[in-house]
Amino acid sequence: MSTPNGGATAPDEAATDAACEPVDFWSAFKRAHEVVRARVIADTAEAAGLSEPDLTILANLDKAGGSLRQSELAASLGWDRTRISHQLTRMGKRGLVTRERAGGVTVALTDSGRTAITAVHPGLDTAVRRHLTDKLSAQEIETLISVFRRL
Amino acid sequence: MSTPNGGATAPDEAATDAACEPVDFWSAFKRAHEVVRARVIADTAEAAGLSEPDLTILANLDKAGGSLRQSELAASLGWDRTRISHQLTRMGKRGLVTRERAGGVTVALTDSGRTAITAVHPGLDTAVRRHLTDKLSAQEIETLISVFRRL
DNA sequence: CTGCTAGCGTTGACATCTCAACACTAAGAA
DNA sequence: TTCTTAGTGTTGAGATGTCAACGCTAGCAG
Repeated sequence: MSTPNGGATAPDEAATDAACEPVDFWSAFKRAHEVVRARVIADTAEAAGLSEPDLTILANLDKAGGSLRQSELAASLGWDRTRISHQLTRMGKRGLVTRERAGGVTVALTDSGRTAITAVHPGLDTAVRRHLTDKLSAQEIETLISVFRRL
Repeated sequence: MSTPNGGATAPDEAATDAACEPVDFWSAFKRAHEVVRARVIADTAEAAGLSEPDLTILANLDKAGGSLRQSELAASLGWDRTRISHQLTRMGKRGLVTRERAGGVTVALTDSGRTAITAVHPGLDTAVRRHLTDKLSAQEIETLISVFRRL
């Protein structure tokens, strides 16, 4: 073997092999993210007839009390101006949000939008627990938080 | 105004606070994935005039010796038939791959495609190290591998 | 008033991803 | 042979994301 794995004979089969190649570790990271994402979305947004970006925006508006400047919304999500504009246009056509000019542009939940996010919100927490945190030990969560913060 | 923020005004300071809410933990996961992804792609695919899906497909073909059945390629990536078909059509138009009917469809690297992936491959490993594994301790990597496998 | 600059948002073009519907091939049953 | 079924690919439409270019508004200098 070109990569020494320490003295152990072979206590942990494939795990160490996968760890040797950074690229494989990265692939595992991507895979894990994708799997959790698909399951959470299936249990929340899709179940309510919303897409993932719909849910993201509605949740942020709700957390902010129901309305935000478009630029603040974009900043809080780390989204591009163009991206938020297109997404809000689509959501406006479906009656989830309204936009009004007031210096900048203020985005607000409609009744329909508020109803949708209120219905989904508790399920979101449940879904994340079921598909992610319930499968991890407290110590693993601590480790991951530390890692995520560093990246 | 209508939303009580507890005592502190800072949104994300205390690790323990973020850990308490599964949804925040999930947000941190998504953010970490996105940050690493953007940096790795910027250092590899974009630097070579390729997109992320281009790179993914070229790397898999290269690892398999230069050609694969379209269905095997899709299976090894966990991609949809439709997705691989559209992507290969676009890549074919740019001269990166060819497709030939032989029972199923066999996808092969062109000279141009092989040149591209050969040029990028070493940089990919370096980029993943720089933006991910170099920032983690050996023990953290062990923990993450264990977690990723479980999900 | 005119012109400049900067911030903010929109638009159009294109790439990507997903879904539903269709086409082709191979294998087996009638 | 003919029909059926399963496996495999393609196509078109719609949703999403990114880039470049443009338009609008506000503030500020001339």
